Amino acid sequence: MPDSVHRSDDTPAFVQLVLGLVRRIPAAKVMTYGDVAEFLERGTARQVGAVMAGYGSEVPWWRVVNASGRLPEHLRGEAAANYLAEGTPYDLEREKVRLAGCRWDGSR
DNA sequence: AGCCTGACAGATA
DNA sequence: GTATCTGCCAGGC
Repeated sequence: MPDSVHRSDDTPAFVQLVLGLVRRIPAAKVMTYGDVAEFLERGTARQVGAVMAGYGSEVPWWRVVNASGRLPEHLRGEAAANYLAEGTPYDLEREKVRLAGCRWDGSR
C-alpha cells in the first residue's frame, strides 16, 4: 500500500494501543495526552482524549493528564485521591500534577 | 455537505 | 499568571 498507511488510525486498533500504553505507565508517573500520541506515533492528543473519555475507566486514567497537569473538573477528586495514594507530586491548591517531577517518557 | 462539541496543545496578548 | 485564538481530528446531528 502506497502512502496513507500512517494516518490517524481510529477504530479498535488505536483504542487498544492507547489503553495498552496507559496500563504501562508506572505508579507515581504520568503522561500527557500529547505524550501518548507522540509515543505511539499515531493520532493526536485530541484523539487520545476521546479514547480516554470512552474507555478510561478500564485503565489507570489519572496517569494521563493534559499539558497543564490537570484533568476536567468532574475527575479531579478521584484523581487527587490516587495521586496521594501513590505519591505523585500533586499541587492540592492548584489541583494539578507537577509534571516536572513525574512525567514518564516511556522508558523504565 | 455544514456546524458543533470534546478528558487537547501551542502561540500570542 | 489568565484569556483567546488557531490548529487539530473524530463523531454526532
